[in-house]
Amino acid sequence: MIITIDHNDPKPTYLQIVDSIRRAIATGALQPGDQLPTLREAAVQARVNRNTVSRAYLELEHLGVVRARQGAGCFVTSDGPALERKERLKIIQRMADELALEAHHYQIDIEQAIEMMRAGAAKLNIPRQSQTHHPADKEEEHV
Amino acid sequence: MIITIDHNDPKPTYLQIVDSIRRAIATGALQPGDQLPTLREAAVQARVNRNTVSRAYLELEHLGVVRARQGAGCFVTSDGPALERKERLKIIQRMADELALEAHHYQIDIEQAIEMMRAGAAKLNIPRQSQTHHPADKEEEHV
DNA sequence: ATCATAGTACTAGGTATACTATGACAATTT
DNA sequence: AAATTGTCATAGTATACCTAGTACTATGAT
Repeated sequence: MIITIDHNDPKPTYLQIVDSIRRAIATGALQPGDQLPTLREAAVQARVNRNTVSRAYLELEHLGVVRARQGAGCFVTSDGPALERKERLKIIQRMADELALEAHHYQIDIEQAIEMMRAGAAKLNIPRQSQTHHPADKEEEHV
Repeated sequence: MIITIDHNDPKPTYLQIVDSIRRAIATGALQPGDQLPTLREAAVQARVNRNTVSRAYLELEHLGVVRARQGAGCFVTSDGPALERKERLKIIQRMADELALEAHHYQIDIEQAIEMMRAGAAKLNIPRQSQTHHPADKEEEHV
């Protein structure tokens, strides 16, 4: 169950799928070379349209974290992001600024916000507790 | 020139206006009791439609940082946010998680991202001298 | 009381995004 | 060859954003 959708979250469905996959990669649940769920599989599992998953995978491909091969499937790539470090830093700085502003506005101490960020990072760094491979995947037949 | 719009920024115009005002308040350029630019003034100055400014001011009112009085104008309120601390923490945690994930993905060290956040906070607290006293707060002596 | 100024309310139209729903197609695997 | 994969195209619905304009109501100074 890699992909989870929260219909209350205002964030677009396809971006939630993107985040799901990226989290799975960050935590090691998905490793370089692994195949993602197929479009149709994922669509059924997440109860969304094929195209929505397709949109998400396309986004992931643009991010450079997966590679889709027609007829074969969609696979996690090994190499990192393609952007210049300077560009990446700019993106992070922007997010950091916004977080600082928001924290200030909500009267949350900056150090506390930093602690929360450390916690957020810690959630990602439980790399691959085990390679639990479930053979019981074939619960659906095609319609 | 309190309000600045970046037409290249994908963020909605009205939210950019909201951020502009909130930054002005955070830095002290706008103080409690101060009047905001009128709808028509701001619309001309920012070269947007009145309704867009109105939308922004409405948002700010919902946030509780300004109070609009018909016929008189829109004024900065003194009191802080209306949300429960627990709710505010949840929002910040969500943003912190996302920032952590993004930093991880872009291979930016978490400590460096934290430094950027401190920098973001510093930008808010620099350009002002005291005179601002909030009622009922305690831990507010960060230099 | 009047009048200019402030915000408010409403309708309408254009553009863009998000998502669903199909159907057809192309490349790969078996 | 057949099945499975991603890809593409089109159409339709819904929603958000922004502009434009018109009319209204409350405020405060004269």
